[in-house]
Amino acid sequence: MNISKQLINWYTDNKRDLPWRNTTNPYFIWLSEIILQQTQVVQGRPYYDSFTATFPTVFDLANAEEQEVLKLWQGLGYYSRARNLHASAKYIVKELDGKFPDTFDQIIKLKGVGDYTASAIASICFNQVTAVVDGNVYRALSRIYGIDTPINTSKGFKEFKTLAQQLIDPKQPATFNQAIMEFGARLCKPKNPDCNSCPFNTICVALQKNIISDLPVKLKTVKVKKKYFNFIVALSKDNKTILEKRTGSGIWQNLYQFPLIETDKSASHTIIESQVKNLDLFKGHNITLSLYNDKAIIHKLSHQHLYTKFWIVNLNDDLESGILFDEITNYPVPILIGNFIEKFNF
DNA sequence: AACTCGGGGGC
DNA sequence: GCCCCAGAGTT
Repeated sequence: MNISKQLINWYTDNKRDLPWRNTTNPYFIWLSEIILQQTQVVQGRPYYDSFTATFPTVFDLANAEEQEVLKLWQGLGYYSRARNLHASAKYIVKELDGKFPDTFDQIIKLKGVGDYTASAIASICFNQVTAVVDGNVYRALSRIYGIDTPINTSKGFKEFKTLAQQLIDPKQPATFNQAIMEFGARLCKPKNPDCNSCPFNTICVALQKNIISDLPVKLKTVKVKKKYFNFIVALSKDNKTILEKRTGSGIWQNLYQFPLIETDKSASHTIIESQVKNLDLFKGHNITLSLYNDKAIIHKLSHQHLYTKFWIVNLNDDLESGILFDEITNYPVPILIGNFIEKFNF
């Protein structure tokens, strides 16, 4: 039996019952694929449920405000996915009359959709023979075939894409694609793969050579930068605080945060106090500054470690601008801010 | 080709 | 502490 058939057989016996596996509606499949980019099923699943419930059709998503979409995305990370999702929904409604594109070449034109996602949608929804290459595929194929080409190079991508395209069952591309991914996620795991029950344990090159833990090969990890964030939490007599929208490039684009003072090292009370008093926000107000968390919260992102302190600014009067405490949960915020808001309990 | 973009979980 | 996750966009 060939590898494709064996993968599909394994999948038939071992697949999880997941909500997006009970539909071929391209809108739902698209939602699931965007949500699952760089995201494990257990983390993404509740977001899939809330998005399909809140936006049952592409028209509902297109008609929403971006802030509402970001709020629903809050906590999932990689927020450009949510912004691109929303922009593409508008494009589908306005330019395509609400009809989802039905070929790989048209699907990949959507913002936020690359080779992987276009291949997944084209195969699952439209039966196109387009092989997916994701982290699971890299891992499974690199081990079974003993391929040590680095996966995060264009050469590596082409090599694995070509191999996957050769393996895919042209009669059931959707099942094959989901089978190889499920196989990578559940059996051929990064750590402690279940080789004992693997259907390929007699042919797996990596297993025979005892180099399972060396594959797949990935080139150099990026080094992590430290940043020092000081968030200024204003508290006014009329129960208001200040949130600002993050603009420009960088992390958390279009999400909200307390006014931020970034320093090049851990800042003292004196330093922050002098900078806070210079903020236009507090001109003409008497303020009292106090530190909320003496020990910095270390918020770890893939490429940054954020050493974070929250500073409380008590005002002895009202704020003309600012938002009411009761409205604070309407705003999409990074989980770092969200955790503070929850704990502070405005 | 290298860098940027989140947050959670396994070990 | 390091690596990975149903990757894509920008430089």
